[in-house]
Amino acid sequence: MSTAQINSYQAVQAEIMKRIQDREWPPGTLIPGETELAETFGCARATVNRALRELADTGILERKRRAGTRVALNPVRKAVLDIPITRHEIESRGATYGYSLLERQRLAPSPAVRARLDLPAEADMLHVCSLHLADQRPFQLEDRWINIPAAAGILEAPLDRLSANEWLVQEVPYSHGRIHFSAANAGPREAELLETPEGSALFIVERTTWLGTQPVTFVRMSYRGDYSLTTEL
Amino acid sequence: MSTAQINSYQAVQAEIMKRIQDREWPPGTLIPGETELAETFGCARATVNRALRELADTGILERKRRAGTRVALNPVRKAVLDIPITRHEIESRGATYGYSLLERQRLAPSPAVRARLDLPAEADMLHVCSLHLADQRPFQLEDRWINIPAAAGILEAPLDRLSANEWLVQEVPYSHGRIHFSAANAGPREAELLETPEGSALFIVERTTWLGTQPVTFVRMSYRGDYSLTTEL
DNA sequence: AATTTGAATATGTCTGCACATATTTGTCAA
DNA sequence: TTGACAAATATGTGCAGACATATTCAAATT
Repeated sequence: MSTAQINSYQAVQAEIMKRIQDREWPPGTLIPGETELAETFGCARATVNRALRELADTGILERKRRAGTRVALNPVRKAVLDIPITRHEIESRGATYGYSLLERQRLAPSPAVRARLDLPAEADMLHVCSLHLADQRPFQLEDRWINIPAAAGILEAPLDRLSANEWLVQEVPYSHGRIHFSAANAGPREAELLETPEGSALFIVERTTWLGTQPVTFVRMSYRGDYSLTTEL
Repeated sequence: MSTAQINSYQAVQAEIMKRIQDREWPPGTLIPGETELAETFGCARATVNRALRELADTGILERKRRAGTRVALNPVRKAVLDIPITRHEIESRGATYGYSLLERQRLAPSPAVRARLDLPAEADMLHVCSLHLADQRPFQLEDRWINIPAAAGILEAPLDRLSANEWLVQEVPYSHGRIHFSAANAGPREAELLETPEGSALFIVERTTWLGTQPVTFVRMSYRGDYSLTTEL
């Protein structure tokens, strides 16, 4: 059986996936080398390389130099999660966005925040709490700490009109960050603000970002229990 | 100022990131074309292309043919989430893995499951409930529905020893899937099994997978409230 | 003024080649 | 048997050149 001319990396990917799904190459199989595949598909090795590299990125294949490429035995599939600005998330659901600033205070970090950001007790920070609304209903409660020296201009930002989320994204770059997803029971304050019964389950997203070694911001975003984050894989 | 010879795509990425972080290229900036960058960096266009393409994949840049490449104004950053097998997740935390099968029953799908998988009421499914333990303590409650025609051999699988999770990953390929993350309050049964108070917040992951148009499985995984999912960006 | 058409252009991708690098495997010596 | 070292090899990456394709912009037409 000879394979028809396959000359795009997507076509190569599709063919590889087909062979895996048909169990022609079951998990653990060592598949032919790039050179050989390029020959059988009638395309350049670079094309095969890109196809295989991307499949390896998603966790479907495992590649090692000299050892070759094999179908992942215990695939650690990688899902790509979009992290949009809250306003965009709300608008993309077809709802009208609302925002209200609840608190804005310059103060020293709480111990929990200090530990997360690895900052001294006397750090100069801005604590901002705000509520994001979708169609006038509470959608997300945002509790944010901003490292003032790392976010020049934040003290002048019009946080009563624009969420810190949006201001930071446009004004303060970051090099890397970490996100934690978890669940928690609503406390009295959260319950009231999110208009949900006290004790009801909230979906929690905590994000910390740095610019180099300098922490920029830590934010805890609480969503009502009916929220759900979705991704494809 | 002339840039030193930059001749690896990672070096190009680093240089681009540096210029963005230094606000030399603030959000919204239209950056030079690939040809020009290749010239200034003293490398091939293909190298610049790969660097820019990957940065666009993570949401830092936005590219459009003919229009050029610009620094994302409202970056929808993309975080890559690892989806490991539960056993591996537990073991990678340094805990010993335990597993117990709670229920295994061949029956027609519940309405909720039927709606999710778009299956007829008389579909032939296997319902499996099991508990994953970390160091003898409940870690995850797995409630799974398997579409028997799509998972040949599942009826013979030794689900008392091996979790359906692991068996499926090795035996039944899938082409795509969807994951939902949310939070929910523990019901009486969940609370008892997870050894957590009734009503406490649980972290919920629901995953559906297909092979082509045929649904393969739907799982609802409940984690105790102290669980947290982490990703870097 | 509005619409269609067409040229210009930046990215998208493929090719064929070369060399780099990690890792395995085999060989030889202690 | 064990350990050190060298060759073999599959992937990783770079380069120059070419053509494909989407999109913009401007000119020509209605």
